[in-house]
Order: sequence, then structure tokens, then C-alpha cells
Amino acid sequence: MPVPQNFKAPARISAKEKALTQIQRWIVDGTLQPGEKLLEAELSESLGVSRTPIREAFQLLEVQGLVATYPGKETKVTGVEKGDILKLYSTLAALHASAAEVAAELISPQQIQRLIDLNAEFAHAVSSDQPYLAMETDEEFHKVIVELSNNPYTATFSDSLQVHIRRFKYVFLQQPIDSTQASVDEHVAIIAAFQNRDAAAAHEAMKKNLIRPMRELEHLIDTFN
Amino acid sequence: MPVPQNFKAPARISAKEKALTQIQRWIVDGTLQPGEKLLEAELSESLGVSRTPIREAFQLLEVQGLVATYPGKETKVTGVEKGDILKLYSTLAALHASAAEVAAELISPQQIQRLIDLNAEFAHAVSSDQPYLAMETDEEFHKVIVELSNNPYTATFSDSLQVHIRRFKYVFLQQPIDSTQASVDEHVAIIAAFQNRDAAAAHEAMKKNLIRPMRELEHLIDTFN
DNA sequence: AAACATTTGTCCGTATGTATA
DNA sequence: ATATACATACGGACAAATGTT
Repeated sequence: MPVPQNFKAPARISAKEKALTQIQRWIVDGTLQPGEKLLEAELSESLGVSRTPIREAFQLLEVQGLVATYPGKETKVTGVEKGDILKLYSTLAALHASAAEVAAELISPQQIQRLIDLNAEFAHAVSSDQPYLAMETDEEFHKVIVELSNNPYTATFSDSLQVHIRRFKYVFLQQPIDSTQASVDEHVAIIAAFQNRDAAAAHEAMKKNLIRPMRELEHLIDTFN
Repeated sequence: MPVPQNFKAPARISAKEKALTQIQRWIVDGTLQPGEKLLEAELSESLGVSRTPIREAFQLLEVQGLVATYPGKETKVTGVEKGDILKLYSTLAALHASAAEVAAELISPQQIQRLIDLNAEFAHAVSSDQPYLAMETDEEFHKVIVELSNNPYTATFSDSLQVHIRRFKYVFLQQPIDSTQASVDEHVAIIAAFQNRDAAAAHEAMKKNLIRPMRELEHLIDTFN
């Protein structure tokens, strides 16, 4: 039986990665709240690893902007402000619009089909009221386009922004509401632009697909809180 | 004698930061070459710190994309390819164009004057053939605009891209040539857009100011190498 | 294939610095 | 102001993994 050439044994998760993913999850879902002080020793014990991997995780979380370390003093979970949503989405819009432009010129029919399928999944999640699944499918749709644009810088930055956007939703809304039928339609417009190999149209459609939820979230939060 | 309220003792540079800045410098200026393997023990000794801060620096460098760590095996300086320049500049263009748009609506007359002064410095550096100073002044001009846009995500991403662009220039050209009179003129156009509070014009002018050097560098490298 | 030599991953002790009584 | 408690920054030792002979 043939064996995959590049098979890598699932690369046992290191203590560092274990710490990182868990703490990150706690921060994003609000278990660790904005402003909360993090103690190496405490997390070390609760995660069953030594302090070193915890410190390593802290450093990565700091780069991601999820914690702030005050050297020699302490490290705290960063705050989240309502106004952040504008900065997050407008930055993501700039990056994704640019990615869509590039993708429009590189995309293949198979890849267009993949987007159509993903948008169908997304539409189903929206209409059947599965907000978490909708959020994930939406993110995947965007991620596919970013990866098509073949730009690792954009991909990295985009991932980082998505994490913050998720946290924002959890912190302010306690749930990931923001996927709507409008978004499904906007995805259709993006796909149409790809089918026409129209980079400018793809840029515009993508921008709209991000600026609209930004405004909606902004409004939602002003009315809720 | 009155003492400044918020005086912070220059925050003794930690061993980690010492290691980070030095290794980063070596990678950017080409002392540590693309693909070169980095040994914790070796750097530990040559920098006079223990392995811990070296490992911490490695992690941050990995996030910045300057090294790649293969867990349990090794960590190497990442490669640089000619095609990267297109990805770097187009991403930077998307971010800075967006930042210019926002800045156009927030900028004050004093801040416009600051840009005029910076551009005069830049013009002088260009005309007096001081390429390193020109590069630094140009970067500062852009940095001021990004900071005006008041978006920490854009600022962080932009810094990261600038580091890679610098490395690219050093690795492929052994020097930071790429500042020209054209760039001075483009800066004038950006400033004019700010004076008119014309966000769309600022966006366009900024984009041109980045796409042109991208093309020029691309061409330069194809002819040189 | 197996033992060896390297190098990394993790743990923990200690020194240094910070806040609080 | 001094002392005390506490948390972090760093170092060094050991364990685990990798590549090599």
C-alpha cells in the first residue's frame, strides 16, 4: 500500500503550543477578560506545564495584541474598545479587497466552484440559524480568496485580524451574530466578478462585504450597550 | 528642580531585546544570510546571554517572518525571492492607501507642515546622494501618515513589511537605492490631497507612491541579477 | 540497526526588580 | 522609609528528539 510521500507524524503538540492555543481560546471567548492579570505560575499549574512554555505563549500573544506585558511587572489581557471594530474591519477590508483584485486574475474554474460551494454552505448556515457555523464558513470563504492571492503577508495579517474580530464579537455580543443574507448576496457578487475576471469589481464587492458588517456591528453595539 | 512626571528609567534593555535587535539587524543587513542555520548555543555565546533570551528572540523573529523554526530540529533564516518584492509593496500599498484615506480626514495644519518639512529633508537627501538617509526619511514620512490614521493594526503590519523591504534591498542590491525625485513629487501630491481633505486623492497618490518603486525595483533586479 | 553526538524542549532555582504594608 | 512579599527575567541542568556514523 502506497504511503503519502510527505507524511509527517502529527507533530506532537509542544507544551508551548498547548499553552498558546488554550490561553488564546480563553482570551478570544472571554473566559479571560480584558484587563485581567495573568500569572505565569497559576496558568503553569492549570495547564500542567512549566512556566517556560507559558512565558513563550505570552510573548506570542503579545505580538498578536491579545496581551500586554509590562516587563518585570506583569502581563495583562489587552482591553477591547467599541471603536476597535472600525479599525479592525477597515484594515481587513483594505487587505481583502487587494487580495480579491489579485485573485480575480489567478482563479481557476475549479476554485470558483469551491467558492460557490462554500457560499452555499454559508447560506444554509445563515438560513438555518447556526451563527457559529455561519461565522466559520464566512471566514473560510474569505480565507480561500486570500490564499488564492498567494501573498503570505496578507494571509498572516488577515488571520490576526480575524482573531481580534472574533474576540470583539464575543466580548461585546456574547455570540457571533453578524452573518446575514446580505453577506450571501455580496459573496455572489464577488464570485461573479471572479467569473468575469474583473479585478476592479472584485475589489469593490469585497470591500462592500466587509464595510457593511462593520457598520452593522457598530450600530448593534451602540444600541445594545 | 522639577522632575518630569512620567519619567521612566530608560527601561534597561532586557537580554531578550538585546538578542532580538541584534539578530534582526544581522538578518536585515545580510550578515546572517537567507537559509543560514542559527544555533542557539552559538548566538548565546556571541551575544553574552543565555539560551533563553535567544529562544525568545527566535520566536519573535519567526512571527516577523525572518526565521523559520522547525520544531525539534533547527531554525534557519528565511529565504528571500525576487518575487517577494511585489507581494511586499502591494500589501504595503493597500495598507498605506487606506491609512492615507483616513489621515486625509483627520490631519491638522501643523501635521501637514510636518510632512512638508519631512519631504524637504527627503528631497535634500535624494539630491545630495545620501541613499540611506533618504530611505529613512521616506519611511518616516509614511510612518507619520500611518500614525495619523490612528490604527494600531495597520501600524504594526506596516512596520513588519518595512523590515522585509529593507532586507530585500540589502540582500539584492547591497544598498538601499530606490528613492528618486519621482518619490518627492509623489509626496507633494499626497500633501496636496491632505490640504484639500480629499481622501480619494490621498488614496490614489499614496498608491502610486508605492507601486512605482515596486515596479522600478522589480526591473532593477531583473537587469542586475 | 544501534549507539553516539548535537541540538532543541522543558523544568526549576535564583537573582532582580516591583508593589504593598 | 524600610522591610516584606511576590512576580518576573534569566541561567543552567536535564530530558527528548533528531541526524549521523
